[in-house]
Amino acid sequence: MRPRSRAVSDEQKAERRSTILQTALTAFADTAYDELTMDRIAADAGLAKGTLYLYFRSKEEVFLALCEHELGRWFDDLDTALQTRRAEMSINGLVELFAASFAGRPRLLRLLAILHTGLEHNVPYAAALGFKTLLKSRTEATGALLESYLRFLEPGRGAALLIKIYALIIGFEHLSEPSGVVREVLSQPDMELFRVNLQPALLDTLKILLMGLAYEAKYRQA
Amino acid sequence: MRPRSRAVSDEQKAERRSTILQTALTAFADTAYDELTMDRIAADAGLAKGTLYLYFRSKEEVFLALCEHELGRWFDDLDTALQTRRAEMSINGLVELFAASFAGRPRLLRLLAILHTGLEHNVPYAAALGFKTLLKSRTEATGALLESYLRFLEPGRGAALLIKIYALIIGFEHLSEPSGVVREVLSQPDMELFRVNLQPALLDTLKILLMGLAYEAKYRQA
Amino acid sequence: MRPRSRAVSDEQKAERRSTILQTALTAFADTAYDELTMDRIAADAGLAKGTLYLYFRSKEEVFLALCEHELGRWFDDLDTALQTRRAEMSINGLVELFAASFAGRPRLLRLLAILHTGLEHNVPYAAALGFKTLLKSRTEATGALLESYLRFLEPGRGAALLIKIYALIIGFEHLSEPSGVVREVLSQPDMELFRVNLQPALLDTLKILLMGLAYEAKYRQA
Amino acid sequence: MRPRSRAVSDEQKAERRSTILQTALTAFADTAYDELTMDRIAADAGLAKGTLYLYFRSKEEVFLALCEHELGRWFDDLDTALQTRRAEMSINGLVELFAASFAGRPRLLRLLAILHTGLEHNVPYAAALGFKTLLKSRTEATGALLESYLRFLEPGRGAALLIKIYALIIGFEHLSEPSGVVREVLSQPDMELFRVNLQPALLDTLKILLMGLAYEAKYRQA
DNA sequence: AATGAATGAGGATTCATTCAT
DNA sequence: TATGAATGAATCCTCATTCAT
Repeated sequence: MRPRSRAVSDEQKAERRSTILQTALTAFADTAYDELTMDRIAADAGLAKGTLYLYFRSKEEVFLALCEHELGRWFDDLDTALQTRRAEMSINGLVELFAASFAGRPRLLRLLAILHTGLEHNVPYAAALGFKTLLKSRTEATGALLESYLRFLEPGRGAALLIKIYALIIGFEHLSEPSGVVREVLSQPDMELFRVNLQPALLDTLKILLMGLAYEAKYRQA
Repeated sequence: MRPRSRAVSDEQKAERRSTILQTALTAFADTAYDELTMDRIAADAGLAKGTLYLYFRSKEEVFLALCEHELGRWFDDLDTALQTRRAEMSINGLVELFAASFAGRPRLLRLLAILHTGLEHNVPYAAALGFKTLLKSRTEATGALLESYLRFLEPGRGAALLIKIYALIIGFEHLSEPSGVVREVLSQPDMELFRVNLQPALLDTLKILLMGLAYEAKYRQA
Repeated sequence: MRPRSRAVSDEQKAERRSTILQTALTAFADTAYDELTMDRIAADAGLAKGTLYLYFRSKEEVFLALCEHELGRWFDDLDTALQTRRAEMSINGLVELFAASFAGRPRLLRLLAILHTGLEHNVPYAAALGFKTLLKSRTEATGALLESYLRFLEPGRGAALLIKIYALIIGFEHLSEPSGVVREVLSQPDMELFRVNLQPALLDTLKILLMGLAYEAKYRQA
Repeated sequence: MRPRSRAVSDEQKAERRSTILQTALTAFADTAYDELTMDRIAADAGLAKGTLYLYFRSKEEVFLALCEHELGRWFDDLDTALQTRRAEMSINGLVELFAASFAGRPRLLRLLAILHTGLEHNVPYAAALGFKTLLKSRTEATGALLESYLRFLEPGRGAALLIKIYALIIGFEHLSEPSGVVREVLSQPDMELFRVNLQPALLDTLKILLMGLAYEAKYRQA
């Protein structure tokens, strides 16, 4: 292969990095993380495998960066949607807002589900620190926004709520993506109990959680 | 290696199977699933590798059986504890009851966290069906028990509650077990937000969930 | 499994041995030698695996005995057919006679094709000696018969002719049983050259061989 | 292991591929196909095992390529020898020509003997197709050459003759390479019948075959 | 004699990562 | 910077055979 034009300026380099991430995201749509090879990503991106390692130090770092990026977009959407609101929100309103933020982001939800078992291994300290630092600041910022719209949410509990939502995403994502034989088993009529539909399950539980928080607040006051 | 005494009777065979599971469980305590080899389990159990395959058809089947077994014991405890109660339970009472049931079962929680990504692959249909069938019947039975102690839980919602709890277990298990560098990162003072302690996090969220359900029931009546 | 009735008398033992061979032969009809396990044979025969080893010392010995048996029946047929003839035979007559002897014996031909690579390994000296001794006496006897019907076959050349026929069987058997992808490749229209039909190919070549021998004899006389 | 110098140009890569094949051929001289491991070939070639898989997709593909290569050289020799001739050839002349072509190629003959049972498995369709296509074109070309030198060979029968020769090679190769105990058995004085010497047996039968074809042609004319 | 539980050797293959060019 | 050839660790599973019961 003829070497691709060189990315010299920082801007060009950022663009190339971005290309790699976009390629990985696209490939991830139809291939599980474990089945997705660096070879495939390089080929899809029209780059040599070695080039990937100029921009990322490991496969995990690629997907961690991808996760970071997609999380960033998710927070952007969420923050924008929240800031559009004028006054206090109802629980239902918030749930709908979350519903909208999840829609069209199946790959983000899948990335979160493997984040702790797959992506946070084999990355340098700096990368992990960067990721967590960013995640923290955005979680806190959005958490604070939530607090301002939900009266029952005491100061500092917005971020904690988001952590709970992470857990729910991971959990329901696992439950909703059975693989191989299990899919077959679950297709039996009497296995309806285990047929989990990600979005409804997630949103239903989120709503209950919010109601619980509201109740708790009221209860505490009394 | 000198052949171990033969398991001839059904009882002896059940015992040997049990030995293998116990060995796997013990080894799993200090080694991640991926790092745990069939070689290791065989050696620990004082058996030849081939013998393992006489009792289980694959590594996954070993751990699926283990999961099944541990889940069974968990349900046993839970059912016993519930049946001991006379009358209606408070939310706090139930949370404590769950707390007691989780205590001393860190490996079950870890097994559940990898159940869907690791264990349900490479297993024959029959094994998967058996597992799910058992899990279903116990989930429904314990779900029904829950319904009888929690006034706000409508008929049929007990099992659904347990599904939510599975999701919470999986999610918080992932959040609470950072690995390698991430552990280091999270040990920084300002990373407190992400330092998740499994039991408290799980129980706290469970309590909120239960309150939400209670609130929802009251709300619906009104 | 309840132990099968014991074979005590020599006759009973011979019968059991025969059962095993018949079972192996039947199983061999639809399964390649390598894919055929001792487990399968034992199960099909309604015996325990260990019992097989009371009658044969190895898998190879089972199939060597099977080959011996089937060869015996083939020689029986051949000899009978030859002895029925009164006078000298034509080449075509002999070819037809061979054709009849091969018909209904696809498994014998397949056994011969793996005899040297598979069956003659891992057998005790005595078994190999017995097999070869029997094969020799029958080859020589039938060879002699052939000599008496084919004028052009000089004394001692009948057995040599049979050896050539063994070689042809092995060779064409290999050519006629492509496996997997190759079968696909050969199904292409332009690959007709390699589509070998065992019986016709074998008999055609045999006829030419006999003509060559006849020609050689005539030529030598002149 | 220190990485071997890199094969960058196509020429260098072809050379490395060639090195691997040569190494395999050399190792094959003293080790049976089944006993020959990829580990051994890699070590002998001074390469990492993974490197082998850069050039061939499986062990079978290595040996199929080897077979293709050796067959190519054999056809080259045969064609050259044939084209050197001016006029019609005698049967004896042709047999000698074949004798010369086989001499020094014991490994090709052994490869042919395992081609159908061993090498044509586990190979991608394209590889099998390529092999068969090449073999077909060379078989037809050399077949046509044979037709031009052997008056009695009707058009189109040259390739068919070569197919018969393949069968003979496979068959006699098997007969001539007894293994283990059988070799011992055959070393007994009275087992002379089964002591097959590859070259003489092959050439003798080939000669008879050619005479048969000649006879058949003459017979048909009359 | 019959059983069947236990043994354990044995090898191809993938793919993230490196580094010479 | 870009390339892509080279590396090599790492592990599951089968199945003929044995031998205690």
